[in-house]
Amino acid sequence: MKHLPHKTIERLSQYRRALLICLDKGQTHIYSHEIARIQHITAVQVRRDLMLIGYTGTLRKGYNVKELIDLIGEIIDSQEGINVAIIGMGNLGRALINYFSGKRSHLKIVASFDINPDKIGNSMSGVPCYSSEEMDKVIKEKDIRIGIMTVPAEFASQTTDALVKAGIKGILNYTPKPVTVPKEVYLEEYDMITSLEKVAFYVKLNEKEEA
Amino acid sequence: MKHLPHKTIERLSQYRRALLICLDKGQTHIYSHEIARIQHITAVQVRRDLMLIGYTGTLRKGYNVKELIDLIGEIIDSQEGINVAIIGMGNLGRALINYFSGKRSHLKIVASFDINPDKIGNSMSGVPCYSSEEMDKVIKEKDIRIGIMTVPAEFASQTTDALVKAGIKGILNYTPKPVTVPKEVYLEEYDMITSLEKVAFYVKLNEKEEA
DNA sequence: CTAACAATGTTAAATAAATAACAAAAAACT
DNA sequence: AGTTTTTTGTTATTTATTTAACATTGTTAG
Ligand SMILES: NC(=O)c1ccc[n+]([C@@H]2O[C@H](COP(=O)([O-])OP(=O)(O)OC[C@H]3O[C@@H](n4cnc5c(N)ncnc54)[C@H](O)[C@@H]3O)[C@@H](O)[C@H]2O)c1
Ligand SMILES: NC(=O)c1ccc[n+]([C@@H]2O[C@H](COP(=O)([O-])OP(=O)(O)OC[C@H]3O[C@@H](n4cnc5c(N)ncnc54)[C@H](O)[C@@H]3O)[C@@H](O)[C@H]2O)c1
Repeated sequence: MKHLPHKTIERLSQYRRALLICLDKGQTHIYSHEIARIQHITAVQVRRDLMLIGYTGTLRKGYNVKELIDLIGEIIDSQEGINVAIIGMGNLGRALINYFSGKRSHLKIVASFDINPDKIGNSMSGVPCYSSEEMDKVIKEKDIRIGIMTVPAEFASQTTDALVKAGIKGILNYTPKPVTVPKEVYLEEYDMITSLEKVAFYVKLNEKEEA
Repeated sequence: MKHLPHKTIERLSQYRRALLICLDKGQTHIYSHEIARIQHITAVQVRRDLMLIGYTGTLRKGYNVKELIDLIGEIIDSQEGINVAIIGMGNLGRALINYFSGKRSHLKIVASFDINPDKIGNSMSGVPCYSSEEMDKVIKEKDIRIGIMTVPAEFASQTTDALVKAGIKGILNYTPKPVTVPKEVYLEEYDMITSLEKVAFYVKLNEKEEA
């Protein structure tokens, strides 16, 4: 398989999420236009994405839900699963752990880290909280390859450095402070304010156009 | 000014965030390559974005931080400011309110909604929590134009419908359930699992390439 | 004073992504 | 049996976005 577009990767993850719901409902097959409607995109886009990953459906029956879920899994997940840690057990860290805990996934949150003694030693949704000082050791011992950063912004850089030093392979940065990583580490950053301001811009634009 | 690309809007928001930090540090001017380094992009991209919004810097001195912040504000914000509400005061809703409260912004979170009687009537970071039943009334009274949805996924659709009915103009959906809105309402959806699975995919890809 | 430099601003080219167009084939209808 | 319909799969086209090329112009150094 050749290079998959970034956008296709994101959509595959979303398709799978929708497909899992269909599977739960007992649906065995699904048409491209049904997937498309759920995701607010076109059926052509769905078929093109599936073509790119080499999955072929049945004419007039659509795609086999179970098979497609498994294939997306083969592409996105690694067989053995990937271990994940959350750094910073504040409001956001707790929200994420809580959200993730219900999900069946090859990605497992296996540890969290904090500097607050009140949090260290406790567990939340089965995820133990360690002291940040143990980060290097725990990351190596538990073979943690992805870190989700939810520390205060002023600690973002030093936490990043510590994660990189411990051998982490990917970082998902939720602090509003952009950080820098060596090129062998994959970095994804997200900030709510960007999303919210984008919504505000288009709301304003819509209002103008109506006027 | 003609149509700004979606990606440019996102970057403008990010530039401003970085510029506000520079302003606090007392920095009066900044070069395109400095902005670029902070955001992990190229200086050309920065200059191109600024060209699109018609801002012109000073040769060899760079861009005036204050002026640029103000100009981005004129483009992204509306003069009067836009009122925002959060629906669902759980872990995530609290994290977002808390995060947002410190920020100076033309976007103001002025209300939150919940169905849990324990939460209704309380305030958090100065944001009062109302009963969901009052949503229609409060949204109209307070001229709330954007809603951030952090309710459990199973309530996503009905909450969306209620927001639309109340006349909301934009929705930021943090539930993992994709929702549908009429075309005059701007919708942005975000799910952490998509980001995390994307990170996982590229981590796996990097590992393969190294091997 | 002039040449080299370091920055911006703009146009052009390349790349990435989405959309459209259409071919193929199984199923359903007549 | 043949025709229409419906849905997939693929190639071609268009649109969006990024990157590159280069022209411009104050500033500094010789
Ligand atoms: N991306 C978004 O949409 C978004 C939304 C909300 C908050 N945030 C950001 O996420 C971060 C966390 O937000 P929050 O509301 O959870 O804050 P919080 O203050 O509730 O939590 C921060 C936690 O990090 C811990 N901590 C501090 N320094 C640490 C260190 N060096 N190592 C490990 N842990 C450390 C603290 O003890 C605390 O438990 C902030 O940077 C905030 O700006 C981002
Ligand atoms: N996008 C992401 O990255 C992300 C991360 C974490 C959680 N989530 C999602 O965000 C949502 C909230 O997560 P959480 O951890 O805060 O959950 P939570 O259970 O802590 O909070 C949900 C809140 O919504 C309230 N609520 C329930 N029904 C309501 C209704 N009809 N109207 C108004 N309020 C209502 C509940 O009383 C509760 O306070 C969930 O859908 C979760 O899956 C998304």
